[in-house]
Amino acid sequence: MIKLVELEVKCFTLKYTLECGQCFRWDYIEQEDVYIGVIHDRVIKIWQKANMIYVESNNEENLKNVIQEYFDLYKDYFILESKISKIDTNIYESLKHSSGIRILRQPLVEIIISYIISANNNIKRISKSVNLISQRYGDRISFDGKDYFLFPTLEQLKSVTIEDFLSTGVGFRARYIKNTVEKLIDNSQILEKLKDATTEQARQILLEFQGVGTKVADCILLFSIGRSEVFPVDVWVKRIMEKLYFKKNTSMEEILAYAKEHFREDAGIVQQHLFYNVREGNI
DNA sequence: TGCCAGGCCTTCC
DNA sequence: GGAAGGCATGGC
Repeated sequence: MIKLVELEVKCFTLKYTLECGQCFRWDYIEQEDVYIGVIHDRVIKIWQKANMIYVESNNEENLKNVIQEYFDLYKDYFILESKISKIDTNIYESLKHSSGIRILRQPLVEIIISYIISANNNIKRISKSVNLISQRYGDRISFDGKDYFLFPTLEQLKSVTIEDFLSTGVGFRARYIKNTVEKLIDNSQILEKLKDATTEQARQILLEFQGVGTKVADCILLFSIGRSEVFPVDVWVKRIMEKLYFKKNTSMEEILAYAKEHFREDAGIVQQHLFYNVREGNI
Protein backbone atom coordinates (compact mmCIF):
# COMPACT_ATOMS: atom_id res chain seq x y z
CA MET A 1 0.00 0.00 0.00
CA ILE A 2 1.46 3.30 -1.09
CA LYS A 3 0.57 6.43 0.85
CA LEU A 4 1.30 9.99 -0.05
CA VAL A 5 2.44 12.91 2.05
CA GLU A 6 2.50 16.46 0.75
CA LEU A 7 4.48 19.18 2.44
CA GLU A 8 4.95 22.83 1.74
CA VAL A 9 8.58 23.79 2.16
CA LYS A 10 10.60 26.98 2.33
CA CYS A 11 14.26 27.27 1.44
CA PHE A 12 14.60 23.62 0.48
CA THR A 13 16.06 22.23 -2.75
CA LEU A 14 15.74 18.47 -2.87
CA LYS A 15 18.25 18.06 -5.70
CA TYR A 16 21.06 19.97 -4.01
CA THR A 17 20.34 18.34 -0.68
CA LEU A 18 20.57 14.80 -2.04
CA GLU A 19 23.38 15.45 -4.54
CA CYS A 20 25.74 17.53 -2.42
CA GLY A 21 27.71 14.51 -1.23
CA GLN A 22 26.48 14.10 2.33
CA CYS A 23 24.46 10.94 1.61
CA PHE A 24 25.29 7.88 -0.45
CA ARG A 25 22.15 5.85 -1.06
CA TRP A 26 19.66 8.00 -2.97
CA ASP A 27 18.93 7.21 -6.61
CA TYR A 28 17.63 9.74 -9.08
CA ILE A 29 15.04 8.24 -11.45
CA GLU A 30 15.25 10.44 -14.51
CA GLN A 31 12.10 9.22 -16.28
CA GLU A 32 9.92 10.19 -13.31
CA ASP A 33 12.06 13.02 -11.95
CA VAL A 34 11.98 11.47 -8.47
CA TYR A 35 14.49 10.28 -5.88
CA ILE A 36 14.21 6.91 -4.20
CA GLY A 37 16.07 5.99 -1.06
CA VAL A 38 15.84 4.43 2.36
CA ILE A 39 15.35 6.30 5.60
CA HIS A 40 15.77 4.12 8.67
CA ASP A 41 13.35 1.23 8.08
CA ARG A 42 11.32 2.43 5.11
CA VAL A 43 11.62 3.08 1.40
CA ILE A 44 10.97 6.67 0.38
CA LYS A 45 10.08 8.05 -3.02
CA ILE A 46 10.25 11.82 -3.02
CA TRP A 47 9.98 14.63 -5.54
CA GLN A 48 9.69 18.38 -5.55
CA LYS A 49 7.68 20.88 -7.59
CA ALA A 50 8.37 24.49 -6.65
CA ASN A 51 7.73 24.83 -2.93
CA MET A 52 5.96 21.51 -2.55
CA ILE A 53 7.47 18.11 -1.86
CA TYR A 54 5.61 14.84 -2.37
CA VAL A 55 6.44 11.59 -0.64
CA GLU A 56 5.44 7.99 -1.14
CA SER A 57 6.51 5.14 1.08
CA ASN A 58 5.81 1.53 1.91
CA ASN A 59 5.14 2.69 5.46
CA GLU A 60 2.80 5.57 6.20
CA GLU A 61 3.21 5.51 9.96
CA ASN A 62 4.57 8.81 11.22
CA LEU A 63 5.83 9.46 7.69
CA LYS A 64 5.51 13.22 7.80
CA ASN A 65 7.60 13.50 10.95
CA VAL A 66 10.23 11.12 9.60
CA ILE A 67 10.60 13.33 6.53
CA GLN A 68 10.70 16.56 8.52
CA GLU A 69 13.30 15.16 10.87
CA TYR A 70 15.51 13.63 8.18
CA PHE A 71 15.54 16.73 5.96
CA ASP A 72 15.89 19.10 8.92
CA LEU A 73 12.62 20.81 7.97
CA TYR A 74 11.91 22.01 11.49
CA LYS A 75 14.75 24.50 11.15
CA ASP A 76 14.30 27.86 9.39
CA TYR A 77 16.94 27.82 6.64
CA PHE A 78 15.68 31.12 5.24
CA ILE A 79 16.98 32.85 8.34
CA LEU A 80 20.10 30.67 8.35
CA GLU A 81 20.96 31.42 4.71
CA SER A 82 20.42 35.14 5.03
CA LYS A 83 22.67 35.05 8.08
CA ILE A 84 25.56 33.22 6.41
CA SER A 85 25.22 35.20 3.18
CA LYS A 86 26.33 38.23 5.18
CA ILE A 87 29.57 36.62 6.37
CA ASP A 88 31.50 37.46 3.20
CA THR A 89 31.15 37.68 -0.58
CA ASN A 90 32.50 34.17 -1.16
CA ILE A 91 29.59 32.68 0.73
CA TYR A 92 27.13 35.17 -0.75
CA GLU A 93 28.18 34.19 -4.28
CA SER A 94 28.31 30.50 -3.45
CA LEU A 95 24.76 30.49 -2.12
CA LYS A 96 23.45 31.68 -5.48
CA HIS A 97 24.25 28.23 -6.87
CA SER A 98 23.17 26.07 -3.96
CA SER A 99 20.41 27.73 -1.97
CA GLY A 100 18.21 25.11 -0.35
CA ILE A 101 20.85 22.60 0.72
CA ARG A 102 19.78 21.05 3.98
CA ILE A 103 22.03 19.22 6.38
CA LEU A 104 20.47 15.79 6.73
CA ARG A 105 19.95 13.93 9.98
CA GLN A 106 20.92 10.45 8.87
CA PRO A 107 20.95 7.20 10.88
CA LEU A 108 23.99 7.11 13.15
CA VAL A 109 25.32 3.59 12.57
CA GLU A 110 24.94 3.90 8.80
CA ILE A 111 26.79 7.21 8.83
CA ILE A 112 29.62 6.02 11.08
CA ILE A 113 30.31 3.11 8.72
CA SER A 114 29.74 5.12 5.52
CA TYR A 115 32.23 7.78 6.55
CA ILE A 116 34.82 5.24 7.66
CA ILE A 117 34.52 3.96 4.09
CA SER A 118 34.85 7.52 2.76
CA ALA A 119 38.49 7.93 3.82
CA ASN A 120 40.75 8.44 0.81
CA ASN A 121 37.93 7.21 -1.43
CA ASN A 122 35.61 8.63 -4.06
CA ILE A 123 31.86 9.18 -3.73
CA LYS A 124 30.87 6.71 -6.46
CA ARG A 125 32.81 3.93 -4.84
CA ILE A 126 31.59 4.81 -1.36
CA SER A 127 28.01 4.52 -2.62
CA LYS A 128 28.75 1.22 -4.26
CA SER A 129 30.17 -0.28 -1.08
CA VAL A 130 27.40 1.03 1.19
CA ASN A 131 24.79 -0.33 -1.23
CA LEU A 132 26.50 -3.72 -1.39
CA ILE A 133 26.65 -3.95 2.39
CA SER A 134 22.93 -3.15 2.52
CA GLN A 135 22.01 -5.65 -0.19
CA ARG A 136 23.95 -8.46 1.41
CA TYR A 137 23.14 -7.97 5.07
CA GLY A 138 20.12 -5.66 5.39
CA ASP A 139 16.38 -6.42 5.25
CA ARG A 140 14.73 -6.46 1.84
CA ILE A 141 11.65 -4.36 1.18
CA SER A 142 9.51 -4.54 -1.93
CA PHE A 143 8.18 -1.23 -3.12
CA ASP A 144 6.68 -0.20 -6.45
CA GLY A 145 7.54 -3.65 -7.84
CA LYS A 146 11.22 -3.41 -6.97
CA ASP A 147 13.46 -4.58 -4.14
CA TYR A 148 15.18 -2.16 -1.79
CA PHE A 149 17.45 -2.87 1.14
CA LEU A 150 17.69 -1.32 4.58
CA PHE A 151 21.10 -0.57 5.96
CA PRO A 152 21.84 -3.58 8.20
CA THR A 153 21.48 -3.44 11.96
CA LEU A 154 24.45 -4.07 14.24
CA GLU A 155 22.96 -7.49 14.98
CA GLN A 156 22.95 -8.27 11.24
CA LEU A 157 26.54 -7.08 10.90
CA LYS A 158 27.72 -9.03 13.91
CA SER A 159 28.82 -12.15 12.03
CA VAL A 160 30.16 -10.38 8.95
CA THR A 161 33.88 -11.05 8.63
CA ILE A 162 36.72 -8.84 7.46
CA GLU A 163 36.87 -10.93 4.28
CA ASP A 164 33.15 -10.34 3.72
CA PHE A 165 33.62 -6.60 4.06
CA LEU A 166 36.62 -6.76 1.73
CA SER A 167 34.41 -8.27 -0.95
CA THR A 168 32.18 -5.17 -0.83
CA GLY A 169 35.09 -3.11 -2.13
CA VAL A 170 35.99 -1.21 1.02
CA GLY A 171 39.67 -2.14 0.76
CA PHE A 172 41.93 -1.48 3.73
CA ARG A 173 38.98 -0.06 5.69
CA ALA A 174 37.47 -3.55 6.16
CA ARG A 175 39.18 -4.15 9.48
CA TYR A 176 38.19 -0.71 10.74
CA ILE A 177 34.54 -1.49 10.02
CA LYS A 178 34.72 -4.90 11.67
CA ASN A 179 36.40 -3.36 14.71
CA THR A 180 33.83 -0.56 14.90
CA VAL A 181 30.87 -2.93 14.66
CA GLU A 182 32.31 -5.00 17.53
CA LYS A 183 32.89 -1.91 19.62
CA LEU A 184 29.36 -0.64 19.05
CA ILE A 185 27.89 -4.02 20.02
CA ASP A 186 30.07 -4.29 23.12
CA ASN A 187 29.20 -0.76 24.26
CA SER A 188 25.49 -0.59 23.60
CA GLN A 189 25.21 2.71 25.48
CA ILE A 190 27.60 4.51 23.20
CA LEU A 191 25.11 5.62 20.53
CA GLU A 192 22.82 7.28 23.06
CA LYS A 193 25.83 8.78 24.78
CA LEU A 194 26.95 10.35 21.51
CA LYS A 195 23.59 12.05 21.01
CA ASP A 196 23.55 13.46 24.53
CA ALA A 197 27.19 14.52 24.75
CA THR A 198 28.61 17.93 23.99
CA THR A 199 30.12 18.18 20.54
CA GLU A 200 33.67 18.00 21.89
CA GLN A 201 32.83 15.00 24.07
CA ALA A 202 31.14 13.27 21.14
CA ARG A 203 34.15 13.95 18.93
CA GLN A 204 36.47 12.37 21.49
CA ILE A 205 34.25 9.28 21.68
CA LEU A 206 34.23 8.95 17.89
CA LEU A 207 38.00 9.38 17.62
CA GLU A 208 38.45 6.18 19.61
CA PHE A 209 37.04 4.14 16.73
CA GLN A 210 39.60 2.78 14.30
CA GLY A 211 39.35 4.53 10.97
CA VAL A 212 37.83 7.65 12.50
CA GLY A 213 40.06 10.72 12.52
CA THR A 214 39.09 14.36 12.88
CA LYS A 215 37.56 14.70 9.42
CA VAL A 216 35.45 11.55 9.58
CA ALA A 217 34.38 12.37 13.14
CA ASP A 218 33.22 15.82 12.05
CA CYS A 219 31.22 14.35 9.15
CA ILE A 220 29.44 12.02 11.56
CA LEU A 221 28.75 14.88 13.96
CA LEU A 222 27.38 17.04 11.15
CA PHE A 223 25.50 14.63 8.89
CA SER A 224 23.90 12.49 11.55
CA ILE A 225 23.50 14.33 14.83
CA GLY A 226 23.14 17.90 13.71
CA ARG A 227 26.24 19.47 15.21
CA SER A 228 26.16 22.47 12.90
CA GLU A 229 29.32 24.13 14.20
CA VAL A 230 31.77 21.50 12.93
CA PHE A 231 33.74 22.04 9.74
CA PRO A 232 34.90 18.84 8.03
CA VAL A 233 37.91 19.57 5.85
CA ASP A 234 38.64 17.11 3.05
CA VAL A 235 40.89 17.68 0.03
CA TRP A 236 38.15 19.64 -1.79
CA VAL A 237 37.33 21.95 1.09
CA LYS A 238 41.03 22.48 1.78
CA ARG A 239 41.64 23.49 -1.83
CA ILE A 240 38.73 25.92 -2.01
CA MET A 241 39.54 27.47 1.38
CA GLU A 242 43.12 28.02 0.25
CA LYS A 243 41.91 29.56 -2.99
CA LEU A 244 39.23 31.81 -1.52
CA TYR A 245 40.75 32.87 1.79
CA PHE A 246 44.49 32.23 1.93
CA LYS A 247 45.86 32.35 -1.65
CA LYS A 248 48.48 29.76 -0.66
CA ASN A 249 49.00 26.30 0.79
CA THR A 250 47.66 26.38 4.32
CA SER A 251 47.79 24.00 7.27
CA MET A 252 44.68 22.21 8.48
CA GLU A 253 44.98 23.96 11.85
CA GLU A 254 44.91 27.37 10.23
CA ILE A 255 41.87 26.49 8.10
CA LEU A 256 39.96 25.12 11.07
CA ALA A 257 40.81 28.19 13.13
CA TYR A 258 39.58 30.46 10.36
CA ALA A 259 36.29 28.56 10.05
CA LYS A 260 35.76 28.62 13.79
CA GLU A 261 36.35 32.35 14.00
CA HIS A 262 34.39 33.44 10.92
CA PHE A 263 31.71 30.79 10.36
CA ARG A 264 31.14 29.96 14.03
CA GLU A 265 27.96 28.03 14.82
CA ASP A 266 27.10 27.76 11.10
CA ALA A 267 30.42 26.36 9.89
CA GLY A 268 28.82 23.06 8.92
CA ILE A 269 26.34 24.47 6.42
CA VAL A 270 28.95 26.87 5.03
CA GLN A 271 31.26 23.93 4.50
CA GLN A 272 28.59 22.00 2.62
CA HIS A 273 27.86 24.88 0.25
CA LEU A 274 31.58 25.26 -0.45
CA PHE A 275 32.03 21.52 -0.96
CA TYR A 276 29.09 21.26 -3.37
CA ASN A 277 30.03 24.31 -5.39
CA VAL A 278 33.71 23.57 -5.75
CA ARG A 279 32.90 20.10 -7.01
CA GLU A 280 30.31 21.50 -9.42
CA GLY A 281 32.87 24.00 -10.71
CA ASN A 282 30.72 26.95 -9.60
CA ILE A 283 33.41 28.62 -7.51
C1' DT B 1 47.20 4.87 -17.92
C1' DG B 2 48.61 6.89 -14.10
C1' DC B 3 46.65 9.93 -10.74
C1' DC B 4 43.13 10.78 -7.54
C1' DA B 5 39.74 10.02 -3.98
C1' DG B 6 34.77 13.60 1.70
C1' DG B 7 42.14 10.32 5.48
C1' DC B 8 43.83 7.41 8.83
C1' DC B 9 47.28 4.38 10.87
C1' DT B 10 51.93 3.10 11.74
C1' DT B 11 56.61 3.89 11.88
C1' DC B 12 60.44 6.53 12.70
C1' DC B 13 62.80 10.31 14.29
C1' DG C 1 54.81 15.25 18.89
C1' DG C 2 55.41 15.88 14.21
C1' DA C 3 56.63 14.28 9.48
C1' DA C 4 56.71 10.70 6.06
C1' DG C 5 55.13 6.54 3.98
C1' DG C 6 51.74 2.93 3.24
C1' DC C 7 47.33 1.55 2.23
C1' DA C 8 43.01 -1.25 -1.48
C1' DT C 9 40.93 -0.28 -5.38
C1' DG C 10 37.60 1.72 -8.64
C1' DG C 11 36.76 6.12 -11.22
C1' DC C 12 38.16 9.10 -14.61
